[in-house]
Amino acid sequence: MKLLPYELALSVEHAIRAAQTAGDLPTFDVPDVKISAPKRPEQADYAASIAMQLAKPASLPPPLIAEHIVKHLHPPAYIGAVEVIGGYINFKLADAWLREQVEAIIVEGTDSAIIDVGVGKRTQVEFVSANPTGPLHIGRSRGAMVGDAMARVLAAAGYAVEREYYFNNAGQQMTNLSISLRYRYREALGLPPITGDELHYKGEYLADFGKLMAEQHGDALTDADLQPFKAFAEANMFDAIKATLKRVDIRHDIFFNENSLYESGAVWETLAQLDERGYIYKSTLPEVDNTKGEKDEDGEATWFRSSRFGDNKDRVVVKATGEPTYTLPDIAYHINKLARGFDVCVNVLGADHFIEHQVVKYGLRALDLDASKIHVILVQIVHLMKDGQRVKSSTRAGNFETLDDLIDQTSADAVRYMLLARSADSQMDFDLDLAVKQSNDNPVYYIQYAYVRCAGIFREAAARGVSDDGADLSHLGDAELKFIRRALQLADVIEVAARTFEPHQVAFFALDLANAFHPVFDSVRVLHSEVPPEVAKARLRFFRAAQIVFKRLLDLMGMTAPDTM
RNA sequence: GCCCCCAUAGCUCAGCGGAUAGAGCGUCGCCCUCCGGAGGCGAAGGCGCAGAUUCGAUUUCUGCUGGGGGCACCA
Repeated sequence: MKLLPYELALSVEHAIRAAQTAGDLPTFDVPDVKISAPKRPEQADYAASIAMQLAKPASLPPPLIAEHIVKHLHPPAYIGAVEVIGGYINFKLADAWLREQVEAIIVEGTDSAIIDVGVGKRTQVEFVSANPTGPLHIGRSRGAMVGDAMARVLAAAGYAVEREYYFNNAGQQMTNLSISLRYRYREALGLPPITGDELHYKGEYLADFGKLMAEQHGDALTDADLQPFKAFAEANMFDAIKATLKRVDIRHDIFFNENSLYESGAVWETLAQLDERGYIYKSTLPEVDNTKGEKDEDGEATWFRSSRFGDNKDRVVVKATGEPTYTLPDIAYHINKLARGFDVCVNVLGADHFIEHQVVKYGLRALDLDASKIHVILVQIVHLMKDGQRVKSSTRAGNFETLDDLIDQTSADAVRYMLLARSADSQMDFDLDLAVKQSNDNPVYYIQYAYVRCAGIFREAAARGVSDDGADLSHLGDAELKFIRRALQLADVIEVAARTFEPHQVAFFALDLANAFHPVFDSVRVLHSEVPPEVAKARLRFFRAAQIVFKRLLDLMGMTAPDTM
């Protein structure tokens, strides 16, 4: 598909310069021309409001400027009509060209990238990145859907995309998880907990793991060794997370373990480099601290002078115990990402990680690395509502709704759409009861239904021996062409979604297009007795193109395209 | 106190400086002689407040009000 507005903008800019050369317009710096798509297609398919912007520099009334521009305009071949209305220059797509696009959509199919703005560029999308301490809950799920859709959008824009999952399996949280599992294991055997063991993680899943271990190992693991419990918890938790992700068709290319940054020495190398540039010092308290938080003196820690980059306090990178905080390996990780040569690294994070990501960027800047290549999609928090109350979702307390539960109660497609169809930076209340109740009213079914209806026609057409081979598309009418106009905006939507890192744009476009489709389907009959065979052929061809567009949209959102509902 | 996000229809949300601000759900009318009823047609209903920039502001900026989140030697 082509990015029509860009070509149009260039031709308008060209026309303005030509008008200046010809003396029709005075000389001034030509600004970038913006092409918009008016909401009312009867007005125009595309419009330029540049004449109004130029009223001042040109010292002429906008309609006159518009006329002068049009006089020198050589629009691209797909433009059928150019019209000046008020200060607007309106463009209509040519019907003949639109008919060709029906065939073009079918030829392109659903396999290739839709546009080519990212061809030759590599991107990485890091998302989910949950440590294996529990099942995925709803809060994480939003980032999972956004990240996955972002990856799909970038791929559709022509980028080579790698999906990465960053995790650690070290540290206190995994120890606590292992202890909790040992607790559950002994519980399953009817044994009292080892002195000092507590149930840090209270979720039911660990009780299941404990029972499983009791079945597999009997009482062979009753000595104090924690290692088998850690290994079991990690392996099974990761399997569970991957299985959950698979249900919504999410996969990652690379699972990056924080631990590898220790093994390679990257963590301490990072510290040394920061130190070399004078960004590191040892102290019991930060040198710069503009916050009002409580101050602890836990002995001499190692600090990063993040305040030099505008942070309101310096940050600890190595604790007094000698153990690095999360920040240091995180900086090392991003150095690693940049070293892998991606043109863009997209990082899908929960809003509560905002500060952390800022500090990482300060770290990269301290080392003169290009932090601008890292783009963060900050996904705002999801508040879970149950019985009209906000539920604090906590992995430790075990009182959370898992993504699996949600899928069980609704469907993978419905969950996908619910979490995807809003911009990442708006907070959302997720009313579980309402979600379950309304899952049948989920717009996703309205979108899928457009695809299903096309499939229905082809089934029926095949049964009646009607095919779309050799269709003469001149039989297509205004209703079909109107839909094609709208469908072709998919290219623009992908471009915007990729450029602004906003995959939700696709979700809304899909709904809009379904809205445009159903009335057409209602009025454009194919296999009706009064429809002449050659018209039926052409219309069938049209619906084939429409079906492909819906398939692409559903693919972009990671949703299924069923043949029946 | 500082930082971030948000404020648009009864509800949930779109709206990359432009023409008459859209959709879903809900409400109220109407429509199954058909490939399709998880459908179609129609109605009611809205930009928190005050400034600034601009030919033009729901959109950019500032202040205010209101809501949410974050300010660990946790990850």
